[in-house]
Amino acid sequence: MNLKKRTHTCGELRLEHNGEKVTLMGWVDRQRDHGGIIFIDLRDRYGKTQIVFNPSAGEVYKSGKSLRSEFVIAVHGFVEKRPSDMLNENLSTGKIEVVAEEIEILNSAKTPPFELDEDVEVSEEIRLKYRYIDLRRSMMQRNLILRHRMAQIARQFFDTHNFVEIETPMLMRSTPEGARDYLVPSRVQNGKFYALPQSPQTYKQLLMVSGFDRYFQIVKCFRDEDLRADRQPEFTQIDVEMSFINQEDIYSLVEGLMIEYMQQILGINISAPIQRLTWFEAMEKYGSDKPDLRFGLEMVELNDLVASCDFKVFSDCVANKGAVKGICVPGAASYSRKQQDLLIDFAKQNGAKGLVPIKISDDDWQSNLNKFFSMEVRQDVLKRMGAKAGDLLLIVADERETCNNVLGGLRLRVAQDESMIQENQYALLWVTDFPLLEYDNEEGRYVARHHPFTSPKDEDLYLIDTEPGAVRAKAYDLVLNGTEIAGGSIRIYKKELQQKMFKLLNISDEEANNKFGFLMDAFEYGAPPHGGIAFGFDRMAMLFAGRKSIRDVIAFPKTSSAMSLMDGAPSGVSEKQLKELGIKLTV
RNA sequence: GGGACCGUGGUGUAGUUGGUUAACACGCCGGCCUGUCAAGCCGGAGAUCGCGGGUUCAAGUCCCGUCGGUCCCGCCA
Repeated sequence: MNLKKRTHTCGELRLEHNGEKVTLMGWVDRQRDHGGIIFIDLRDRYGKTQIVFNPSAGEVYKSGKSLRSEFVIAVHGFVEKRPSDMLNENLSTGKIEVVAEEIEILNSAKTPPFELDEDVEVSEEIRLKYRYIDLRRSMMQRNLILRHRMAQIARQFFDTHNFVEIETPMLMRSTPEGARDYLVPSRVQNGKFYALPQSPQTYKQLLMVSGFDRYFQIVKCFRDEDLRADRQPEFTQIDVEMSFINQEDIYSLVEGLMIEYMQQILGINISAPIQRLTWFEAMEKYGSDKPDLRFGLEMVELNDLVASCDFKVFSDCVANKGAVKGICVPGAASYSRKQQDLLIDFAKQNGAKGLVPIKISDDDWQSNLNKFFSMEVRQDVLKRMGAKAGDLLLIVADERETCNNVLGGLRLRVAQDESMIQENQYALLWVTDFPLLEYDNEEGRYVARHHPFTSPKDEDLYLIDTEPGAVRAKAYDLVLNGTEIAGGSIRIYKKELQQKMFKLLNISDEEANNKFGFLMDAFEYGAPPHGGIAFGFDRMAMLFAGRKSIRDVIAFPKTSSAMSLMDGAPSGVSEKQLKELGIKLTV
């Protein structure tokens, strides 16, 4: 039989098509053989349509009987209104069915290694090995289509705002600083290597020098670092750069895009401006540079109240310039000894010397520590922490940084334990004024917290020689539900400052010249002030899709040991290939 | 580099203090069945328990190593 042309998709037919002759093509999703009548759910990416095979239909009935899961077939037949008590409300095509008159089996299929049912759980290992089958499942189809829509929304948004999408090289030079590069050996230049871009950072700055004052790109980036649920060796950014702007211009542009996303993807109306916290505030209040604001549990400092109390752990800590801070967990005074011990262990594992839990009864602490604190102090603490009867205070006294980190971790943990995070709740915020530098103990030098092209804040410039660690940067992150989804900065655009920055990072003139000479040169030919931001596209898609791993929004991801279980990458290569590249293996 | 959890028919799991035929659900195959839509009923096949070693009279179970998966710390400008 001649293959007829597909006339409709499996998600398309409605009552209005009643009586029409149609040809559908797709995969056999399920077969219900009643001995007499046979039903087939035919599936494609648009939906499912029920196909009916009547025993009276002769040849086609026999064919229908021989169908198995995942066979690819073409069905020719007519659309028929279903009997009124046989409708399927769960199916968009559930008011009709297609009565088969002819079918062609386009391809048979082995029984798939796992069921495609949404509610049948399959290990990720098996899913990844047979990813092409896994991608047939509705969850993955939904996620990839969502991702596609997000890409289209971004393209339209940036195009509307006069941005130009420009592709930058995938083969670039390896640069110091930042993540480990993926290297690509050169055959033509034996012994030399390209690097895959960690981000198109330098290229987009050069495009600013070229006068493309609004650039964006949806682009793959590569970082050879260890993986996480939200980190893959290759991932996608929406990369953005603008000239003649300041932070505020970036904020309002990004807020415009986020409003589009929230509306079009989630159906939620948000309004600008998005809440802001400085990095310092975020660390002090939430113990994180990417705080999850879907719940409270804010950290409260108690230094002044406990400075002169009799509890040495607290008073000594204050005397030694540490921090005594706590969070108040509503209703958690009912925690058992064991539950409290688990929290104490958690705090210790995160580097704290200890954790003091204090239960609150009607009007006072319910703690054997009461004797160390005056009634007045106990009442002041209650008041400051907003504690009431039945609450549990978790107090940490330690070096300020440790204290913040530990309480920040506890905050997240308690929120999970207590189910304080509602699904379908979205909390966006800007974290601004990051420190410019960070001291790296291993390397014994300052390293750029964002990247070496980030501009210091003007008002902190005077500190750059005397107290570089205190200099704040014109750098900002966008945080959604405790996940960093974008980060950027206003860049340095003057050669002198850039040189100074390299010097601070202990990068010699020679190395700076060698590795970044092209950028420094460019700055001498009329570089405009500029800045930008890059979105973690996979992470955003993950959050919007309600998933816990970016693997669920990536068609062909790697495992946590950076392998592709489907095609077996990475793999060995032939001697011939190595020889051409001038490479000798030592492993 | 470090830590935690996991690996048992095709898939997901159970398997007690080590003990004789490794259980269940789904799927698969066959039979019955003309209105199901996660169809139903009956029957059947299918597992050297990731791999290697050790302890033991005896190992899916305990120990060591290894491979693979997941999560976390370090790392990720």
